[in-house]
Amino acid sequence: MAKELKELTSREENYSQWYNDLVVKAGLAENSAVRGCMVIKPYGYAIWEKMQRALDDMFKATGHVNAYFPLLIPKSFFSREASHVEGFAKECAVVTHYRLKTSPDGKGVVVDPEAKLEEELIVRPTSETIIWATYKNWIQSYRDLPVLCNQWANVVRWEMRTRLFLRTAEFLWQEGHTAHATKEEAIEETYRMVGVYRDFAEQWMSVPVIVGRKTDNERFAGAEDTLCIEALMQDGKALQSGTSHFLGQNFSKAFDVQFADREGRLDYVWATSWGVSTRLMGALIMAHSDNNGLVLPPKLAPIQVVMVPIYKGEEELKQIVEKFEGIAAELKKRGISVKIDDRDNVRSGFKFAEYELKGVPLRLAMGPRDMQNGTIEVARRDTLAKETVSQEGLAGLLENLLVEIQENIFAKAVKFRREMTTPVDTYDEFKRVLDEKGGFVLAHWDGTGETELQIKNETKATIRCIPFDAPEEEGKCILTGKPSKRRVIFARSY
RNA sequence: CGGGGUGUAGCACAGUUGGUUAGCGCGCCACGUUCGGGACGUGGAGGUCGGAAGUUCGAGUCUUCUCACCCCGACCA
Repeated sequence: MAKELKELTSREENYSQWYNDLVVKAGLAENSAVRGCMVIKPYGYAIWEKMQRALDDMFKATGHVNAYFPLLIPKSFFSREASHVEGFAKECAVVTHYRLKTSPDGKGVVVDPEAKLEEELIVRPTSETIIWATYKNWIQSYRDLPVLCNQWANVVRWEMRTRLFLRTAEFLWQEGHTAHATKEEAIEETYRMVGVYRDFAEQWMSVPVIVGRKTDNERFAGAEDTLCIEALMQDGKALQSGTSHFLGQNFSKAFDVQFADREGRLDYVWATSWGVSTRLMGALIMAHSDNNGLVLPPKLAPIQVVMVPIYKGEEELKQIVEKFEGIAAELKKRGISVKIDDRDNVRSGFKFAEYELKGVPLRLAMGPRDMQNGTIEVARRDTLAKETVSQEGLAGLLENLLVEIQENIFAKAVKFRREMTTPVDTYDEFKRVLDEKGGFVLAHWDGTGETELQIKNETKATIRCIPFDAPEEEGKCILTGKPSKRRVIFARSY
């Protein structure tokens, strides 16, 4: 039945509100009764499933396999790797008891104090510890290496402030955890996987990303090196969209995972971990949407082509829907997902607005006029352009249009990022650009954590990454004036 | 966890200095008229006013406590 559609908050007026409205009204997700957790609705989940499938194929193509590890991790596991403890000591959900009983007053249930666990269990905030405890049993010899596992799972981090998709207490993700015989091989894997993420973001999501290395301050707790992809949202804030960590021998040492090499010598294995989460949904939404609603890249759109009949009376509807079914069959043969909307309780104008809100890339409309002329109206979501075309050769035209839309929204995002990337040479200019324009700011930095922190405290901007493709360039740190060899990317971020 | 705000039907809200049977719009259901960009008419269903305690002859309204959510910070993918 017809859903209520209301005007979205304007993007310019209140970006957070607009984003929140959009997520809820487009039917992607909503807040749940559980603090900080969200319900992902079928339409949102369909997009996530498409992302999962594409990523999973890419992981398989790079030699990885899927596995699954426990949700609950003994507390002591977190004490093993010192720097990891620092990063994850806080904000975790902790299981302390294993039984409920009927409340003494007869109303509802209470935790049975008798059922206190001897050792608390932590709901995984990430799985390095449980996985390395497991790998210890899997790895004895160089012949057991490499181990290239990925896990699709949910994790929980008790975040203070949550936002749909961007930061929820529980979120879905994949985490790859690999073990290697040599440092070189592990480093190579770290780079390979950040490359996979870049390809996925750019080719599937149409979101251009900067690939680079995190600074010491921003690095993952327990990693020697953190590589990342950083995307720019339309409000000028950055979003860390994926990370790939070189873990060195930190976890193998903490969990005592040694292997015998060809000569029989024992050594600790080298590790990586990498992940992307449902946060990518947030990136997708914020990168392309406009005040009419979502704009989905065709490759991830659950419905790629929607067909809306324009009719008077049942007989006319029947004729148009029949015609639609013929077109739909042809599109499906080409692997295009189609929906025919023959609801008769809402009018066509309502449907147009609804599918725009949901970001369906192509919309077809056909009425009596078209039936007579052998034409059909094609509307594209990215440009909102409408065109009446012949029904002849329609399938081919649409197939090409889908490709064009995928490329066009990528090009649009690239253009936006180019315009929102500003090189600056002084601290005053740096602060002015952040306040007045936002976006990525390219500036020289002396390479110290203290400088980075001071800039963060004074401006709320952090170094998103040291880009791989940054050219060598002599310069002076914007804060301290000390020499610098290349510019790094600063931005305010989510 | 600090500061601010909001809780009344599925959604968005009104509800006067406390005063009968708690209201409007959208949505929903039925019927009819409509249908090339968010239709209209008539009729109908739907509420322990976030929860608990208190003040009072009487609480949606006042007091206290509590819970949830939203916005802005600090923390984070």
